Amino acid sequence: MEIRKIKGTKDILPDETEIFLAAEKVLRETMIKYGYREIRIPTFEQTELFKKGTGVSTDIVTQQMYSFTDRGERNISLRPEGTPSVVRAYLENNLHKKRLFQKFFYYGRMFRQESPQSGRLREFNQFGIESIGSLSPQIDAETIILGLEVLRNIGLKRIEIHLNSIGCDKCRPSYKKSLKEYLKPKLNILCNDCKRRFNANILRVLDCKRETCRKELQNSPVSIDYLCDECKNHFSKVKELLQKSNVSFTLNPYLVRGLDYYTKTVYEFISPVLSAQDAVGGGGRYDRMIELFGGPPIPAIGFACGMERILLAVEKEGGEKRKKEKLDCYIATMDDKTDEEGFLLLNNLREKGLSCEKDFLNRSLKAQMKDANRLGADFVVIIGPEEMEKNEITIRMMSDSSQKRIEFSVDAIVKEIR
RNA sequence: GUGGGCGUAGCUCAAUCGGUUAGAGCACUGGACUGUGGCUCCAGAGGUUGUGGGUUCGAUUCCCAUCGCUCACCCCA
Repeated sequence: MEIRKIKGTKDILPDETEIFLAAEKVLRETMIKYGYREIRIPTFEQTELFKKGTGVSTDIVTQQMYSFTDRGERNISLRPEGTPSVVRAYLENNLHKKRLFQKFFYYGRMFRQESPQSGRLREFNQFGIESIGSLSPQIDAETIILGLEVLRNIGLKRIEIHLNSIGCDKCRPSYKKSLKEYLKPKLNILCNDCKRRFNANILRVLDCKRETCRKELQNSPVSIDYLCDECKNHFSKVKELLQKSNVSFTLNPYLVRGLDYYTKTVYEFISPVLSAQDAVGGGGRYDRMIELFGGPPIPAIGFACGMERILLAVEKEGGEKRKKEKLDCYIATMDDKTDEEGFLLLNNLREKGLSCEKDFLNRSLKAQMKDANRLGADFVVIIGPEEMEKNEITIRMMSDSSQKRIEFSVDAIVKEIR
């Protein structure tokens, strides 16, 4: 086999597909329960959308997008995340003129050209929500509570919530300024990456994982001390609502998300059982994006979760194995003539709604029985020459090995199985 | 892009200091049971040891290159 899958992509084989399907069903049900409605957005968009939405200073846009020029000389990118598309669709379809407040969720594949490692692929599945139109701290709390419930419903037991507020356009500049002043004299102690971040996006220095850098950050100014009154009140209300809703969280002043558009509340859902890539989901407010896209000043908040990471964490927690699909009936045959009868019966039983299978390799009866067992068949219908002569079949109940001869008719067989 | 680890049967893994025919479990096929699954026993099939080169009397083992996978940094879901 010389053609192999592309690095960072994954074949999801039937056993695993069933796990995905189960999780997808659960997450849709949960979203709908909270009043979110599914939106399906294109897999690729104009590159410009992500430059503007996700942000030109992010790693995603500068180095991770699958971008190409199509035959019409248009610059196109496979979506690296969902939020800019949802906002685009929201404005392009004039949804903001229909209702003041709307809630969406999406589910689908995202693409980012990064080095793959545990919990990180180049093509991966994300689901996310976007709650557009309300500045209420209740919505911040709702999204966090919803995220927590979705993750739990999918089967995650241990989830930690990290919470922070990074302020708004009014208060963040003064915070950045004092952080800069604090770090400037320490610049030569910091790692090379942090030196780069110091100029590119100083907030990112905060979540450097190097011991030496962390040490220097111990007494650094934190964003919550610099919040303006509006942001401060908003954040305390969010915290209060979560506490009153019995949602425990950790305040993490070093939580700075890598996307440009966040304002006020930011958070991450973290699984303690995962290794380096331990955030199964993350999100926050992006109150300026809709205006940035040419719409009215409408606030919004949302999060995104990575399916593969969640399922990895569920597995590591020792989550329950899904039980395999049952087969109602397996048809075993003996020679050419009975085999053809078997094929016709197969179709007739399926028409009656039964899941049904037979052998297509002319295998021995013994092999067919083994196959039936492997497939988890409840019943085996055996058609042999002896049965054919009397216009009968043998029906065997696999659970207790009992079997009997009955009339060879679809109705009689269906009656036995039901 | 940088660094570490690993490539042996379908899968999970052995193989002593470099030693002659590369093994085991599971899975698979057949038989014991000639028209009957699971349990047991017996037998069988299955390998370019990732690929190419080098060292050596001899390489799965050592060296080089290359491809692939994986983990970590960066960043994110």
